Amino acid sequence: MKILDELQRFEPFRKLGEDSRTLLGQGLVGKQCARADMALHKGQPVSGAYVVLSGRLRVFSLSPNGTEATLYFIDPGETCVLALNCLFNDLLYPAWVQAETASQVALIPGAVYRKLFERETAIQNLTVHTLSTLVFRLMSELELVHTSHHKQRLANFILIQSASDGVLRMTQQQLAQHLGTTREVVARLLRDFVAKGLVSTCRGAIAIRDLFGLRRLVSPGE
Amino acid sequence: MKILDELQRFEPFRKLGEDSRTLLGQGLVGKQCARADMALHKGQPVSGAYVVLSGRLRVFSLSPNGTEATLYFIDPGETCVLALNCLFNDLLYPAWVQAETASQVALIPGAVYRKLFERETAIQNLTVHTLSTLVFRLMSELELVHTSHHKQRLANFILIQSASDGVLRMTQQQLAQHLGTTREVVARLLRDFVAKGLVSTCRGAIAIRDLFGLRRLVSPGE
DNA sequence: CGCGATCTGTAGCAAAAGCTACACGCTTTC
DNA sequence: GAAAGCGTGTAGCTTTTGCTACAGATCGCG
Repeated sequence: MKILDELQRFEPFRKLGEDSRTLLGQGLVGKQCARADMALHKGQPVSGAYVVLSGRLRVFSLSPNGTEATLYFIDPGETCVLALNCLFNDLLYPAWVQAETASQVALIPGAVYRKLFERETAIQNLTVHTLSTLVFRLMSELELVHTSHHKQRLANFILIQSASDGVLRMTQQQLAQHLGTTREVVARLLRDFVAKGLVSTCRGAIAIRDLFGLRRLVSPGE
Repeated sequence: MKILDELQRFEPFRKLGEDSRTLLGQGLVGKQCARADMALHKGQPVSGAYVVLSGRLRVFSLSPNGTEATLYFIDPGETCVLALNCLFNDLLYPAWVQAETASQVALIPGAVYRKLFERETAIQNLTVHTLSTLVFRLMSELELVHTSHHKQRLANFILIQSASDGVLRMTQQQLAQHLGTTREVVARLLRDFVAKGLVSTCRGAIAIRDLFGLRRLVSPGE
């Protein structure tokens, strides 16, 4: 029951009808993921819809030689749409999912979710909205990947992912994984950035020194 | 009215209720695209849902230096989901769309589509299914892009896009555009393929000579 | 304090990809 | 049948990226 309460902190699950709520309450399963736990493996059949309650999941692909690359993140209140996708089309999960930080996840069994989708406008909207958002993120990522060099992608990543104090707390190894490249490349690029006074680096973190300089790197035209 | 008939060749639009049909009939607009016509520009506000009746649309991104890269194709009976996406979230269109061959497209105005979505289960399913499919395609593409070299991507593209007779009728320039690279790179790779007896080339076309050899290139493990 | 583990900084070499330039052949067009 | 346009084949050079290797810095822990 506690998990149902957690889930109802989020908008779409508050508007459900009484019987839908009961249905949801019966099937719902909670799942705790420690940092770096693998939540879903590639090729695994998907058993339901995943809603992140707290923490953060990372969806990534893995190439034969071992390089990872982040496709996108799932933050609290968001649903793992890839799972949704597989759910509606009976596909195997096409990527890997790992907990970035310790996370709590609610698992709605496939059959239950499908029923909810048929009945509840809120769930239909949630589904469409989640899918749309993912499409948009994937498009942007795909565009970034082939219109820009690692230099630009790195600058962009630092700008987008850094905390509000302008500091990105992440090791170079992790950075490399997100960008789908190697630590050496990241170190090389960061050396340039430091030389130009754009950022400063220390163990486990990167601090932005020249915000606008970085932005110019990302979009040279403006 | 003729366009409505065309549209109803496709499953989801046959199951509509009487009033939905009327609503659809009133707003529907037909659009002819000649080969190489630009159907949608990047940044353009989206005025409705696009359903391809005949021909083929190509969705691609364009980088500052002029290189194109195909994101995915839209074949007859399919809907341009990106447009859907923008429609539901009030976004500007994030890519370019061009007619690969002469195409006929039905344009369902945004307001009409939203109403249909609220009422008709068939349209809800269509929407979710279309979005799901796109997500899947984008994921695959994204995975391909950063797990494989141009050599593998080219081999893959030839395998997937060639006609049933094993011939891909496309210039090297076009190939390069789809892969997001330059003609010279494509020519260089094809030279290797020809040397290994995998394909043969002639003006405007590439013929597969060794199907399994090509497949081994794409997925070396199997 | 010492030790192992982790993270960063650098260097050098090899492979991949991009860019420029040009020769040649086939089509279309005037 | 000459000229222009398009498509292919090739070469050489530069930049970017990937891989291997190693040195030094920092951290946590017993």
